[in-house]
Amino acid sequence: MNSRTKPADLAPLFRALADRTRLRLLNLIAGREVCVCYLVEILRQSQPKISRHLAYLRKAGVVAARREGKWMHYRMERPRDAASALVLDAALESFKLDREMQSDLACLSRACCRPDRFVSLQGAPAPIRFDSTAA
Amino acid sequence: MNSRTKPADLAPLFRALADRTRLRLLNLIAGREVCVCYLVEILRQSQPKISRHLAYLRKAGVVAARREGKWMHYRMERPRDAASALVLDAALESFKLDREMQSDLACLSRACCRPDRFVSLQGAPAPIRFDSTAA
DNA sequence: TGGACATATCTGTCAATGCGTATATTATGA
DNA sequence: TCATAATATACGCATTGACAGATATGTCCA
Repeated sequence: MNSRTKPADLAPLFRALADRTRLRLLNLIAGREVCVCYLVEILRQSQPKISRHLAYLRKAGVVAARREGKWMHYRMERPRDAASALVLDAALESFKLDREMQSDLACLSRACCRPDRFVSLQGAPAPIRFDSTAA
Repeated sequence: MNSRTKPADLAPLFRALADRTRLRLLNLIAGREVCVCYLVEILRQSQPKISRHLAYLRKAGVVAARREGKWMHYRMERPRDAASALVLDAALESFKLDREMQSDLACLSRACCRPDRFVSLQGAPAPIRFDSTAA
């Protein structure tokens, strides 16, 4: 562990990750910046519910948001301390073997290629990849 | 990640780790098998509270218990899937920089050397180290 | 300025969790 | 079998978190 990082109580981070919906959101915004409307569309859950979980993740410092006109873009926020980063990495790693997580990503991929097929995504800004992660 | 392991939803594990008392218990039984009475003594919290948190960790598959007469010994249980193991490792790693966690370990160490100083530990079986971890 | 749209927050309800107290369980030993 | 010790569980209460539904906020555009 990087000795330059300040020690952190991991309990709050674990609380933030202790919900399946929040993990699915993290999976979707790992490696790219995604508009809320995409998250609502992919997870097929109510907009207030998605928004509340995003707010929870934001308060926990795991994600950050950027406004662009009417749209809000969410991206992952790398924790400042090494232990939290390791935990997050382990979570992301586990998603690769998780059928639902991969299905969510595939769905996001389809939505990006053919946004015209999703009524709710007309005119919405497409997710922006940060790296080579499939999206 | 080891491809032989079955994928697991990490949310239940995160819920198990989302409590400071449970993290402190994990810290104390990492690397050795500890009797409940020591945990009650070190954390200075009520016996039912400690027992309840241990039961929570047991149900989450993070610790296992062994009875020896009147005493119950708890030890860590390595998760079968790689992602959970990584998360747990990250948590244990973070404890090394955590003042309270180190203080708890030092306290356990003192209790082991001089159990006679702790009324509640008279006759109690001492923790058993699994490896070179200080105890 | 007044919609319309995207997103956030509030409200009330319900389930889960944490805690202290009391009690049950399991094992030991007389 | 009874008393005692170590630990676990049950109960009642307070807090937190999840949810749906309603409403507020912020932005764009006419």
